Amino acid sequence: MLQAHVILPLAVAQTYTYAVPEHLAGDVAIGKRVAVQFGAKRVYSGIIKHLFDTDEPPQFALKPIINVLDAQPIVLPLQLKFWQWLSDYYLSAEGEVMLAALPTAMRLSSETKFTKNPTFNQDFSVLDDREYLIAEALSTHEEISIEDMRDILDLKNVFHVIKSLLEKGVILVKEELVERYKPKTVAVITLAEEFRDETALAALFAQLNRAPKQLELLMTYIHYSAISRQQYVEKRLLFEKIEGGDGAYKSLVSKGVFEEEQQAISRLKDEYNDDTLQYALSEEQQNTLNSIKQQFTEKSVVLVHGVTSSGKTQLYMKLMEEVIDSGKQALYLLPEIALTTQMISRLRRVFGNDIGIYHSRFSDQERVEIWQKVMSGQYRAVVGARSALFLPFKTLGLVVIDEEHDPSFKQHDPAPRYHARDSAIYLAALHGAKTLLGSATPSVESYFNAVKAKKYGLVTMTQRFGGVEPPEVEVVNLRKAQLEGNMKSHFSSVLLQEITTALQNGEQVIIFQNRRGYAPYITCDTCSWIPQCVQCDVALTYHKFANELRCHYCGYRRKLVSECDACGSTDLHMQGFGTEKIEDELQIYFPEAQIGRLDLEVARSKTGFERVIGEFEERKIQILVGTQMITKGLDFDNVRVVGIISADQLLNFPDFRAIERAFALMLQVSGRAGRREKRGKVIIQSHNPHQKVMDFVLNNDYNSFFVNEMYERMRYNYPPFSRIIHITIKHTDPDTVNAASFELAKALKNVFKEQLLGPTVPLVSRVRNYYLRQMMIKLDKNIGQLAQYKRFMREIIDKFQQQANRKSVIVQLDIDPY
DNA sequence: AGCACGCCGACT
DNA sequence: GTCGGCGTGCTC
Repeated sequence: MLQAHVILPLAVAQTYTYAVPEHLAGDVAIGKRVAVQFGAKRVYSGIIKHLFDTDEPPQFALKPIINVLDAQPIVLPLQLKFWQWLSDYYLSAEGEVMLAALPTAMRLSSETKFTKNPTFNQDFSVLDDREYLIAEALSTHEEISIEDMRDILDLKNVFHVIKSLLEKGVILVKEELVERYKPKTVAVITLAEEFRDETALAALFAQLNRAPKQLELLMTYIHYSAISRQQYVEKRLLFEKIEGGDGAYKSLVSKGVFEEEQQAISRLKDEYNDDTLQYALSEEQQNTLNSIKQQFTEKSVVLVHGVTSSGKTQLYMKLMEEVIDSGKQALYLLPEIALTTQMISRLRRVFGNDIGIYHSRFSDQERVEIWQKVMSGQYRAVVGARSALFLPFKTLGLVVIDEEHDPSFKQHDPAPRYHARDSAIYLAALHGAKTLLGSATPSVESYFNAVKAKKYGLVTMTQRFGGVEPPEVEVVNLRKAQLEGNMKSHFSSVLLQEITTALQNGEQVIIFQNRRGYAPYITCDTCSWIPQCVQCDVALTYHKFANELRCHYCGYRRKLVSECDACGSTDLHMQGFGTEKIEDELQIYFPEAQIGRLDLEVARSKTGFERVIGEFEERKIQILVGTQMITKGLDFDNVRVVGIISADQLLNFPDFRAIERAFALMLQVSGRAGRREKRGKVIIQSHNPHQKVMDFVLNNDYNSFFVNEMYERMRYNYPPFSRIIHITIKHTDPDTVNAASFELAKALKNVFKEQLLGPTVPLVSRVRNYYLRQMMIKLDKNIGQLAQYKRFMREIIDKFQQQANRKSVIVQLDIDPY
């Protein structure tokens, strides 16, 4: 009997086996979607992972595959291997990987609907009041959903009613899968076959000489058909110049002159223009390119450590072009934020329509079309954010990961908690492709892999393209400035002076502040009460533009309070500062300047991000205030001054990567200053200016940073000297999390001994009403047996969760949580 | 993830 | 009694 292992789009651990009915045996194939029933009623679209024929009787009563949904596989065998690896490595269900991988529109949704049972004998006396209401509703409506029933009966739990109605034979269940992807279509017309030869056409003209509108339509058709050399002409073209041609058009159709049909068209804009970008490589770039190629002969991964403005992008493009010419595909991954119009149009000018773009600002329907074009090979290169990893590449030749150090390559929630850089390296290996990592501030582990472990090749670029000078960096001691009265609110006079000069010269300014909102919290001066989120253990941030208090963890919001909840005092004060406040205050000091803000609030809307960037580019905005967002890949050539309001906020958080993050961020922000011709100025404000990391930034000294960081990591046994697994324990009851986390910790200690740390109460101890505990496993010296340790851990956790009172405890695992 | 089933406390 | 809430087990 032919059977199939099917991956279901659910967080279930295994695949499930289904019987392939004889009439579908010819249609099934690995990678195709199939409709299958799972559980009592639900129908899902799963993916066939494996097909096999066996004589052995199945262990279960197998359900049959209901239907095969694709003519051709939509997932390739190599992708399934990749899914499998992700699921094994990051300890997540394959179904969860499938959810992350497939565009949502490719997953079919099933909705339960109920219809009249035609065999019902219409004896309403057997029905109770509720059943009667439903039966009556069905006499006026073709079908009703569960939601409708709830409304009709004003009842939350309608299942017993459904059950009874089914038993009495009043209704039928209809479980439908709805294909969510719909090709976009346009109406096109053709001239009927019989009028295509000249004599027939001449006769037609003669016949229409008393119908000028019809004649005009016909002429327009012939015009467009001639210039496009196609029989098909878009219907709307006919009506562009002719008004009120509706009736005439209809009569042409009814006479059989025009034939109308719907044709599928792409939603993706063809942005190709002839404005092809020619670029020549500098000597350093050419040398680097040669060196990369040389190292690729021995190593499959090469790290490019190149200072900002060294022109890494051109290198990537060159390499991608070569890969494409060799007939393979190339993938270029960037942090979501760096995928700006600027970047994309640059790539378009080199690759034309060979390149696909893939990021979250595309609609679901568009993503399906991109998927199809990658599958068909029409797209030979793709630029995208981390999820572009999942596109159906046939043969990848090269994967580029730019801004390799960027934390947003790691997905934290939901599972699979994968790192796009690490996963990309595996994906490339599957294809026998090369991986190129690039950064001005490589992550410690990548640099380690290059210089110490020698796993990666390394090339370094030190020259700035076009001879741009590095910016001058100045660290301002805030403590001293405050004592000397050289501060206005959050700004040192040095910074204000630099801004003034820049504005006078018509130059621009970027101000970095890593907190959004106006004030991170509010306090009551009388009783020190702080407004907090109702479902998370955090203070609410004040957002001025909405005049609201908001929780940055769950999105909870309430109106700004005017009096204290605890004591009724009206003595409430804003504490701390975010981007909004910086923006407001700058406006006071620089009333003439146009100030723009770029943070999550602005970027959330599809247009907000592009608008602010566009206005800054066009110099309509002189001062741009923003969070991390402004650090990535933006290329402005008129920025003279970059100010970091508080370096301390970057450094003071309890994470072993705090220094690394802060260092990278400060250098990246600095990189925005003075790109062409003019030397830029960077002002970093700090209360503790004498930290080592400040010197590294001042001197733009990556190597010293790295050496120092290696020392710290070794000393405290952090990666790359160990591997980290984070375990999060969640429960709605605080006592339960406590007890459960200690219990689990005890069980894990048996195997992991002192490698297990915790449980600890995280900084934010409750999110969305779940109380949290955290544990960390630091695996040292056993890196080679990571897989085995993960298995042990899994077993211990499974056993723990089998206990009666621990089933409702949620245990989340995060492998390499950085 | 759903969904069923069973147990329990709380109402009309 | 009936309803709704929650814990638990199961889905090929």
